[in-house]
Amino acid sequence: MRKRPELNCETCPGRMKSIFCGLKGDELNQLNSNKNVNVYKKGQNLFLEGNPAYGLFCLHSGKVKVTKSDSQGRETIVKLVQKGGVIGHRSLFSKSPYAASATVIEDGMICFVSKETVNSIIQQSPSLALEIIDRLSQEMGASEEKLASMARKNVRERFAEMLLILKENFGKSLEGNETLLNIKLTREEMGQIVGAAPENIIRLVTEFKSLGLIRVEKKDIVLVDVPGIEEEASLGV
Amino acid sequence: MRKRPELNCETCPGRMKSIFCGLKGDELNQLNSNKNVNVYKKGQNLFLEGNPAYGLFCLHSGKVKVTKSDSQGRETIVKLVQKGGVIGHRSLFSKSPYAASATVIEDGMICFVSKETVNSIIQQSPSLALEIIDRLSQEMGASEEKLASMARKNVRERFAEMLLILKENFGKSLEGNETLLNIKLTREEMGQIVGAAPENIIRLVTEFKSLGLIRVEKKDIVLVDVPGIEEEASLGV
DNA sequence: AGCCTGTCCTGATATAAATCAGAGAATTCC
DNA sequence: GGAATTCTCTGATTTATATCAGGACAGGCT
Repeated sequence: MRKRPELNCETCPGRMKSIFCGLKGDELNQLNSNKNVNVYKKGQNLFLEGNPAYGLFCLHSGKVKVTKSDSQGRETIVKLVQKGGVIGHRSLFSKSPYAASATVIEDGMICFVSKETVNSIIQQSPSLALEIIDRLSQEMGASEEKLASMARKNVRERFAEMLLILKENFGKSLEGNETLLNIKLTREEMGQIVGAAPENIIRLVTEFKSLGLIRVEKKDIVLVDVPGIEEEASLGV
Repeated sequence: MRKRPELNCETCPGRMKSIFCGLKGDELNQLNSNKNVNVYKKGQNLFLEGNPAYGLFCLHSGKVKVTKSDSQGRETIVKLVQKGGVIGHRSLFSKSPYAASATVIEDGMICFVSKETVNSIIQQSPSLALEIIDRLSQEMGASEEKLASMARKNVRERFAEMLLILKENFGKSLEGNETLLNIKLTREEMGQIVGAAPENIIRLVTEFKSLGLIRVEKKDIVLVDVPGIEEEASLGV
């Protein structure tokens, strides 16, 4: 039998970037002693669309995609989450069932915190409430931004924009102004992010390569000419 | 000179549906005495994209569209707000400049509440913070829902979906299971909601009419066959 | 009244993107 | 280590949607 993994919120590498960054003392202890750690493998689900929300998930490590699928089975990736990220808070706070599914795309340790624990900590820590409002507002802004892009940009522009957003969240600087996108996605998944068929994404990858905008190493994408990509995304002037 | 309009939050028809629904006593008085009422005419702006956020706007009456426009001048309507709705809270809470513009599309009285007043009330009323979290979470859910629709549905489905969302928010039941959409939008504005060219919307309106799904009376759209529209939107099974 | 201006509508054409079909790589699995 | 599966890529074709161009109608204004 596998040993139960041990993690301490106090030393969690992601916590300072999460909604729990402001916690200390008692509240932090309460979080720490009530969380539940689990090891997840690629392909496993944290929850499925329609499930009731009993709590939220905090990523200590690994990566997770959050997807919605419609009646025809068409899937869309709504967001990607990595260490320090929290999943399921939206449904928890709006007291509604999960409106999307969460699937692990890279192995990692993920903590579960029950609704009761979260509520109890919020009661004691008004600063947490404000922190949550702040985060939700930012997420809301990002979501509206994406919505607008979807509405008026074409696939090519959206693809370029996706590269830049992935850079913000998963970018790792290399030498020579290059940036490695530290997340492995299939062409199909990229298509589910920008709303396009995988064949289309493949052609765009090929084209961006030949334009010298990106490089592909094995499964990884490296951004070579960021200003050029920004131009493709029709940002700035 | 026009007489300054007077409004009382306590009797405001929209308040009970707004984020301020839980306020009473002192907090409500504070809101009431610190708000600023203004009459707005169609076409006026509450604020523009990029402006710093000094407070939030509450609609006593009238309707407002919130739009984003990109570097090429392409506009997108991010949301529509009516009485009881609040605008600008997102930017306020995330301490960032407005990411969109707000324009009046139907005359009304709109109150402005300064950042200081909002923060002061939140301090005294933890329930307001929780209410805000709840609302933001719901808005977030709606936004992700729209995002997913944009990503995988075609214009026809999105148009049908828009009709249903307008029904939720602006629908007025008529006799015989018909629903009047109590909001006047040009075909171009509808296009900016679903992400399509106005010509396309015109054709869809014509087609939906001839399919007996909707009726058009002057500038108003009346939903005749809601289940049929739901089918067009590819909802349910 | 008549003239604008803005909105609505129609048809023709161009183009972006989806879809279909199949062949080679690369992984995963046993 | 080979089989099976999943992923990547390419080309041909179809379809949805944008774009272009022009006309009809309505409401506001002088």
